Parts: sequence; C-alpha cells; structure tokens
Amino acid sequence: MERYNIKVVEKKWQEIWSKKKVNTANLDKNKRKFYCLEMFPYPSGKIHMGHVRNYTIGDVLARYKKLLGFNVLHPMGWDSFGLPAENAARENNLHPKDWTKKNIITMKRQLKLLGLSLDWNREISTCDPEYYKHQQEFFLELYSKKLVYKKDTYVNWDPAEQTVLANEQVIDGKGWRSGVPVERKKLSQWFFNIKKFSQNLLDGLEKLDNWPDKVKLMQKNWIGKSYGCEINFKIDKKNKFDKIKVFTTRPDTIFGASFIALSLDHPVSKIFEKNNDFISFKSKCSKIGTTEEALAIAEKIGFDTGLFALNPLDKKIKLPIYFANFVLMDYGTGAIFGCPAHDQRDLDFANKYKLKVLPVVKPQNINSDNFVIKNEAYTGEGTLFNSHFLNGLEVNEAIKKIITIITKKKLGRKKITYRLKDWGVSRQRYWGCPIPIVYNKKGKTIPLKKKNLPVLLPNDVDLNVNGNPLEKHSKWKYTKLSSGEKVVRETDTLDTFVDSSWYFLRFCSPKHKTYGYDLSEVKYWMPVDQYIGGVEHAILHLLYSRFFMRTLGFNNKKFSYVEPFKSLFTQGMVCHQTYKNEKNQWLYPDEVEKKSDGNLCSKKDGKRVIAGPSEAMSKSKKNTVDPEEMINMYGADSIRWFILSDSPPERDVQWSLEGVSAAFKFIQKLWKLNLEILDKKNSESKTEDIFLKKTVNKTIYNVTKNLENFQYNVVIANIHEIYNIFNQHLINNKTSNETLQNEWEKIIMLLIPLVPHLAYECSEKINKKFYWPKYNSNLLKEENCTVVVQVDGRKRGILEVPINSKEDIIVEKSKNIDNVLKYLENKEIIKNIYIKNKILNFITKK
RNA sequence: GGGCAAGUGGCGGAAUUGGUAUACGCGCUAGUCUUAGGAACUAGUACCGAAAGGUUUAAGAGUUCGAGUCUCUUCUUGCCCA
Repeated sequence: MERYNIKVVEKKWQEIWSKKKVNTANLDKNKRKFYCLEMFPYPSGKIHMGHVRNYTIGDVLARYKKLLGFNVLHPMGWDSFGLPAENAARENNLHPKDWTKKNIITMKRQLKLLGLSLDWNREISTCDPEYYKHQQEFFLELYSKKLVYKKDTYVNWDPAEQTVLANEQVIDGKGWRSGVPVERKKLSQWFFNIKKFSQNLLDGLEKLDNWPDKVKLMQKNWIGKSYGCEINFKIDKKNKFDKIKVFTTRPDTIFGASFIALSLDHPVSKIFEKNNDFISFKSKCSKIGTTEEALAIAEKIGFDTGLFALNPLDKKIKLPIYFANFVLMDYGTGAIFGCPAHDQRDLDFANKYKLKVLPVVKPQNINSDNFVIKNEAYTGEGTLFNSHFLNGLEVNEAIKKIITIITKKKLGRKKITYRLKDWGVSRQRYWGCPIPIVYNKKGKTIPLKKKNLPVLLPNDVDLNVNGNPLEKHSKWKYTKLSSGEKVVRETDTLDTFVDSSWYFLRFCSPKHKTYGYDLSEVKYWMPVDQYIGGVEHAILHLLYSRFFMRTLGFNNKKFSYVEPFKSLFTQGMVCHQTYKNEKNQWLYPDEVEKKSDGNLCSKKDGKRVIAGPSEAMSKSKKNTVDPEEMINMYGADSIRWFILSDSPPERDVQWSLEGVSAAFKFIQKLWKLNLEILDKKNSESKTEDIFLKKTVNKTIYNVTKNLENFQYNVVIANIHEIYNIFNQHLINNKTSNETLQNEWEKIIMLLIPLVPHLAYECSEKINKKFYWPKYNSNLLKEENCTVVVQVDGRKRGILEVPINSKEDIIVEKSKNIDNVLKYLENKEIIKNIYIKNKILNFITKK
C-alpha cells in the first residue's frame, strides 16, 4: 500500500496554498468578519515550541472560522525592536538591522513549515520605518493632546556601563552584565499619561466577558483603586512649610499615629538641601533599587528632621517627622502618617527608632488589656479602642465616620487613588523607535512636524560605546530645523511595548501610506475577535494596548473603538523533562539515551544521566526541543496534532517524543483508512448504515462544540473515537460503501483545522470543496437510552429502554433485574425517584 | 501575609454542568504476523479480591434520593500581589 509521504505532501500543499493565495483576507465586506490574532513574536533567532503551540491554537480557530464562511483576517508580523538585537550585534559584530532581518527570514520559513493559514501579504515589522513613522505621528498627537510629558524620575543606573537598566536587568541589586551595584539616579524621562485613564480602564474590564477572569483580576489589582483620605497635619514650629498633606487608606488608625514619614522627594526636602547628613542619607537610599519589591525587602531607614507635626484631631499629640526610604512620591501625596500597631512597615520603622506603638484596633474576643503589639502588626478586622469618639466601632464604620469628621472640620477630604503609575516610555537605547522631538539652545522642547517624519535611526552606529549609542552619535544628534535653527535630537527611543500597543490596528491596513491606519478598514475589522497569547502579557502589553486605543479615541470623534480585544485566550506553556549529569550540568534531551536496562545515559560519554522534573522549556535548563527538527522527523501535522492532543490549551503541556511519535502513527492510520475506504467495492446497503450516520452526526456536534470552547484536546479524542468506529465498520464490512464514503468525507472536513495537509490530501481524491459539516439535531435524538437503576443511591443495574419511557414501565422492568431484586429483598420501598431517560432510584426503609 | 486557580489510574487527561466516574491517548502486559522495526494487528489494563462482590475523584465533614461537580474545614502545588 502507498505510504503517506509527509515531506512531499506537506510541501505540495504549502506551495498550493501560497500560489492560490488561499490565506489572503478576502475583501468582500458583505461577509461576516473574524479577526484572529496571536501575539506576534520577537525575532530572536528560531521559533520555539511556545510559538508552535500559540500559533497552532490560533490556526485551528482561523481555519475553522474560514470553513464556516467567515471573512478571516489572520495576520503575522514581528515585534522587531528591542535590546537583544543590540546585544547580539555586539557579540557577533552584526548590525541589529541585519541580525533582525536574518532572524525574520528564518522564523518566517519555519512558520510556513507549520502550514499556518497566515496572510503573509499583511506582514509588518515594527523596526521598519514604514511602521514606526506612524508611531512617531501618534506620539506627536499624544503630545498635542497632552497625554505625553517629560519628568524627572528615578531609574536603575549602572555606573560601570553608564546606562539605564530595566528592572529585570537588575539581579540582586547588581547590573546583569557589569556586576556592579546599581544606583538610583534621577533622569528626565518621557511618560504616557495612562494614569488619567485609570478609572476608564477599570470600568472597561467589566465589559470584557470573554477574557479570563484571572487576567481581569490581575489588571484590576494592577490599577489598584483604593479609597482613602487626605489629611492635613500642621507643622509645630513656624517654617517655610506650615502643613503636610498625608494620604492614607486607614484614616481610622489616626489615633495610633506616632510619626510622619516623607518621601525623599517631598517638597519639605528643600529645607535640607544643604544638610550634609541628609545628603549622605539620600545617597545611602539611592543604593537601593527602584522596584517596589526591592523597597519592600530593604531595611526601613529614616532621617529625623527634628520637626514635629500635630495630630489634627488631638493637638496634644506631637509626631516626629522623618524622611523614610519606603515612602514613594508617586503614590498618594508622598507623605504618610505611621501607625506602627497596624502596618508592618511602620512597625519595623518604629521599632528601629524607638517610637511609640499604640494599638487602636483589636480583634474580636480579645481583651484590650491583653492586646500587645511586638514585632507583628495587626492588620485585620476588629473594633476601635484608644480612639476617643471612634471607640467601639468596626474598622469600616470608623473609616466612614472619621472621613466625615475630617471633611466637616476642613482638615482633609475623601480621596480615591490608583496604584497604576504613568507609563515611562524612554529607553536610552539604539534599537527602538526614535522620539520625534528636538530641543533648541534654550532647552525648549520642539515637536517635529509630520512632514519631517520619519526620524530615521542612523545606520552607522557604534554599539561598543558605554551608554546610549544615539547620545554618542553627534552627526545624528545635532541637526537643524528647516528654519535653520540648530537643535539637538531627543536621543531616547520608545519602549518596545509602544510598538506592540497598536500593531493589531496596522494589520487592518498594513500598507496604508498616509496614516497608521485606514479608518474604514479599522471599522470593518476591529475589534480583534480572538486574541491568543501567553499569560505573561496579562498586565503590561494588554493594558498598554487598551490604553493606546483610548488615546487614539481621545478628542477624536471618528475613532470610537475602545477595547481592542473582544476575546482573549491565554495558552499554557510547553514543558519538558530536565536532564542532568553527575556533575550537575544540564543536558539537552537529544544528548540523552535510554539504555536497555531502562536507565538513562549520555550519548556522548555513556555516563549516567539523572532525569529531573518537567519544567517550562528554557535554554538555561537545556530542556528545549527544536521545532524544525521535529517537523523534519514527523511532519507539521504530527506536531500540530500532538501539541493539541495532550492537554487543554490553557494548561501546560508536557512535550514527549512518545507523544509526537503516537501522533505520527495516528496520522499514518488516518491516511491508510482513507485509502481503504475509497477502495471499498461493496455497495449493498446494510442495517448499520443508520448507526454510522448517527454516530458521525454526533461527532460533528461534539467536535463543533468542543472547538467553540477551546477544548481541542477533547476534539482530538472525538476524532480518535470516530476513527475506531470507521475502522471497525470497514473491517467487519458493516456498512454500505456509499454511506461509508459519504460519512468519511465529513470527517475529513473536521480534520482540516487540525491537520490541514493530511485533510487536503485526503479530500483531493473525494471532493474539491471544503466546508464545515452541519449536524442534524433530529439525528442527535436517540430512540433508546440507558436508565441506571439504583437502590438507595447505589448503582445495581442498567436498562436499555425506548426514550421517554413511563415510570411504571421502568419500575416493572427494574424489578426483573436479579441484582436489583437482591438488594430489594426484605426491604420496604418508601419511594422511587425517576428522572426520565436517566435514572431510577429505589429508596428503602432503613 | 493577602488574592486567585488547581488536586481524578503508572502518566496526560475526559465526564452532556448534580444523575453509569476513569472517555480518548501514552505507557505497560499477553498474543498474532512479518522484509526483525523506534513497525502493524488482536486482547487486557483504576484499586482490592480466585470469584461473587466491594472500594475509589488530596483528607475530613455537610447539603441531597443521588456529589468529581454545591457548602465548610484542613493539607499540598502553581500563579499574581505585597
């Protein structure tokens, strides 16, 4: 028998699809559209199994929707700006542009090998000036809408490399490359005003019904809305400043306050500008990183100002004022009152500086005399005490009451704050989108004109300098306006998250020359109907994209789209077993071999190998598998089949060679069965025909339902089951060949989204038409059903009966079942519970 | 520390949403065949038991005629936030 030749067949169909442009999005706008998008990759070199999984899941959906008759937009592009290109360029002495281009060529070829139904005519790349020039225009629009601004802020500064580091490049407080302790340094940086949209972004989440709750919750926490109170504290002595505005979410604990803590950047710090002790304190604090986590772990230290503030509700209480490293200027007002008994940071601080710890909230059932706070703050619910007019109230009641009183006495006001900070988009890097801003001699910020765009990155750049290569590129940096005025370019480039915040709009009209998008195309295609990607982007990328849509719609009546992604699906990771040798070094799976005794050894030296737990594939643990190698060995369809079959798409999947090999075998079986069915020469009709028709109908129903619910692993099981049925019918000659062949054709159609090459090859000999089979609801109805017979809730027998049988018939039949009788013997039946077509339960007297 | 998931055979997992638990696949066992292979086919495979039968969805309780599914408590693992 003819063997299924994967390589020949897959290549053949990929060429046909490409030649016939079957994946080009159809522009018949009368048809219903479906925009299927997977997160575009960073062109790092080669595709990895994570990409294979992500894009296979998307491809199944795109092909399914196409068969249903939708106008499908399924594009692909490259998130091609970013730091790795610069690092690789230094290591390999290759320009970032060339390195990126090379990787794109490789990865595009690899994606094509997978047989993905991508519309390559819409390919975009964010490092292409044709892409980023529109982004520069958006930047200018944001600038004119006052949604982007520049401010001084702290960054992680690597003093050895003279460069800014991202948080993830700081490891144990040291630069990832230099190993030198990172400092906090103030730099002027560009910010997008995302904070302005905090409430809007929060409200928008409620309408995203088809987003995972987990992701919505993460965004909600990230935005971090909190209800609190601003309270003004008067400073005791007359001073340049007479009061301090403090923000708190726990105004109920005000009578437990024992100090005031200010951020180092609080305006009051101006008084101490020339104080040497303060300057050295500041420099000590600057050694601590900028992340919230770093600040949380760091020792709480303070600088005593010698000043005192008065508790506004009891002027007899004087509170010492400190500068403290754990108070942030970006949050609230940059000043807090410390209530050590009910906040861990405040308690750590108070214990260090021997400040008073007065509890004012006690848990229920504990006597106030026995309630002492030592090293652990009490943050739970409880009743107020030691608090004058708040005594006896619950925390929530006390918060309400104190806010009312503070407002009435004009000591402060109720205030809502958000944890969400403005988005810092400046990067002191070469390989990113240049910011279209220049500065004149006087330091004035001048946005460039649209006609002067794009601001191109210079090609002749020296990447081996410390710091930002653009900063050191004087030919590029110093330029002239058309008026002849000498200006200096902004040398910061944009965070790559900006690039990916609107690429889904660009796909709607990727070649539109005059603007970032063509509104009529956007109107048709947006929003993305299904977005698919890793959960690691749950917060930043997805939140920034939602923000970007809002900025485009801001003061723009024509652009009324708010949410970019109607549905979101987050797929799990691809895991693989890890291997180590006796020297504790990691080994790649293909360096390991199984000996005849079942033990593992190294192929290289035959020494013992220890198998570790299965973990997410990563280069550092060497538990990766090269997709292209797998495709060469087993074919794209086998890879697709396996990666879909073993786990639900939202969960992690374990990659195994046994698994792919099983997929490969099954594909061969399907092919063989297809040939045998087509060769069958018997045309007599058989009694089993109706059974096969019904079963296939049920399979169509199940596969359709499971596809809609992203239960692709169950779809695979459905196909296995129907394969087994067909195989038996064929072997036992149960069905007429007409029925067998007609029904089989439907199964081939069901296979198209899963294993397109095989399905097309099989269908070639039957039918040139492709469609999604419809199920017949009437055929789903069974004539017979099984009713389970229970005695006291335990299964004692089953009955095959006509559907909708009456209770008395079932009861009578049940009493003829020996095993049921056995359990009814000498017992009195109190009642029967009968659920039609499902169950009969005899309840006996105990 | 807080929040959210999840826990089902040797393994990945299914269960029409409260109604036959363990579908489907992997692995394993036995057999058949052969161009001796990392092949194909057939049968078996949750656990205990020779069998009849009994037990079983992390552990324990509850609601119910009936719980993998609902409620509570505990344990374990993962993710997010601090």
